[in-house]
Amino acid sequence: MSTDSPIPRRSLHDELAERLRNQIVEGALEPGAKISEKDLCAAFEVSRTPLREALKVLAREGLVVLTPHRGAHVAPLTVADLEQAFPVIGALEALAGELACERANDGEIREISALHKRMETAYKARDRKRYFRLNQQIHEAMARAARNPVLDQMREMLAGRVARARYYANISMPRWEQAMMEHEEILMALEARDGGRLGQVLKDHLAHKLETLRSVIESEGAVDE
Amino acid sequence: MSTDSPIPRRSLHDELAERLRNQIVEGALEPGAKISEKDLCAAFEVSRTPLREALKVLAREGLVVLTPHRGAHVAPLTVADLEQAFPVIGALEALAGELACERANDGEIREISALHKRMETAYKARDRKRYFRLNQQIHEAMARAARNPVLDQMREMLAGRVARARYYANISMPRWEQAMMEHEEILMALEARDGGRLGQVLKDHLAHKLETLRSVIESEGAVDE
DNA sequence: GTATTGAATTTTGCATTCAAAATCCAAAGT
DNA sequence: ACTTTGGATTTTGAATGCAAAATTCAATAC
Repeated sequence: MSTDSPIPRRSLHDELAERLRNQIVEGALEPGAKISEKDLCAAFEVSRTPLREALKVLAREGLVVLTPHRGAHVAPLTVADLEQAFPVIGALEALAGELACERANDGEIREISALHKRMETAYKARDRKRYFRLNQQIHEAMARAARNPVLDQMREMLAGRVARARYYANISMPRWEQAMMEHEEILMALEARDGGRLGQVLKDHLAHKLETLRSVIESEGAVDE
Repeated sequence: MSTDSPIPRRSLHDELAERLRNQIVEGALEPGAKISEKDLCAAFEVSRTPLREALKVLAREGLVVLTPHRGAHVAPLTVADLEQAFPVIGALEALAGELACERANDGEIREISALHKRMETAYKARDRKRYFRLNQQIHEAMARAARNPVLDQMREMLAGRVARARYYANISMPRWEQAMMEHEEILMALEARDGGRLGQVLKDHLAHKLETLRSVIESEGAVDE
């Protein structure tokens, strides 16, 4: 019997968690904002049960803070959070890079190279939004090439927590140029399948990303605390 | 006003999640086992609502698998899971070690050194249980000394997923001896505050742990798949 | 004897209900 | 005017209720 792809069935809480996650990561729900169960239930036209289930898992992901008897808030994004998360993301990305060097097939490397070229174009056009998207896609493609779903899962979780910060940080030109140069290095190390080097470059790249954010935040004070 | 320690108030789902997590990690609930909502509700004397909330967060942690309309099962622990998780844990522990070298105060290092000595005693007495406990405590103390709660959280999550495997793996003497030697190295690197070296040793240590598990599993077939 | 059907039973997903806690707000006191 | 107080209102946490889906199992067909 041809067992076609399993009919996709999702529970409400799962769907809700995904949508809320997106809204939080994309900044539609601001850090610190109160999450009203009543309002959200009305907005999504669901009852409180599945919504609350979704909130529990988002809390576990660190995107939401639950305070007993006082409801849910979008997790504030403090400088301390960023300082803690970035080194961890760096370590995970470095591992992803190392594994990708071992495991990526040539097609995947070509794909990443293509993304890189498109990102360079976006950089030259000063198209921040497009640059950002492609940047993210490159890191994702590399993580995929590492063929380690557990690694992926951890990376995504932290990346989501931190991605919200980018809306505050309009990267400065010199920083941007540096980031672009680092990406050149990343691509070269990957193409040479030099895992050790790629890992180190990625770690540094993430450390620099943190510095970029930190300087923007400190001058603009756009983040809590 | 003396605002004494905040009165601890916990929601049921939180308490339930913790207890279930312990039961799963400690193997009281076996990998793959069906989780009957009815039975658990009866056992904990709670209604289904908080229990289901707890199951959702455990699912996000990877300890439980939820299948729509078919209930919850303790997540099976496959060799593939271990192979994926261990390198990630290795990367996280390596980072923890590096940070600990920078940030640990002398007291913390002495504490770890003391744990190490006790572990050595347990090793010489061939007390596997005690050895394992102290081993875990050492890794935890080091993670604490790294002063990075985000890192901690990730580490704990993965460690929990994988800790269940130890009940299957009765480490062989030569492997055990090697592990003990590696721990000597770990302690030396930490005392010398040589972050780079400690990171590398920890990474290797975790890789060897995986090999140990893999060989046991392959000979005994104690894990699914 | 084995496989198949389908009705009874159980289990699951979600909505609703209810009690307890927190918040709001207007009246009283300083 | 500003703070305090206490009751009305809202919100939260958890139990219960209900419909839909899955499982079980005995009766039937092969």
